[in-house]
Amino acid sequence: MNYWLVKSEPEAYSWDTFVRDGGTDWTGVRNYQARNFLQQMQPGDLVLYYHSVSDKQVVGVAQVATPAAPDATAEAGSPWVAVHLQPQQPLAQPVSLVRIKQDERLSQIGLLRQSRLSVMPLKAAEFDTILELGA
DNA sequence: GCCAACGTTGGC
DNA sequence: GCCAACGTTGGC
Repeated sequence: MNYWLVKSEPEAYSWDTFVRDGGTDWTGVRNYQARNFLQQMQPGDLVLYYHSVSDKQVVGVAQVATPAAPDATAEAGSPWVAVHLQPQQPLAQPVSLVRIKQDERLSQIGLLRQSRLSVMPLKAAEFDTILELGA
């Protein structure tokens, strides 16, 4: 089991919309590093859902439902892939970027070290810490 | 609105 | 292969 974090601008596709949809194909990733992480995802992996830009907090947990497959929104033959994500549960208390920065246990998290990356792996301990902060 | 970080493109 | 120019993301 692996752990991940994905970002979405709430104005573009919010957690609430994701829940209302009951899941979504995580399409539109156009960065090779992020694509490589998508390709490593496996069904059952857990994914933190982070609202970037206007909200700047982790708001929920999603689950990977399918292995990576060609991104239907990209040109045929392109290297881009998508996975299907389903909502698992919202965090009782969203965990803000400020809160994450304050916690020593999260000092090495990809969210802080590489702020522009939109799909990134998390260590199990980092995932657990954020769940704990969000409980 | 600004700026840092980073990726991509294209000229040489 | 290098680097300047430019575009995008995302925090502040």
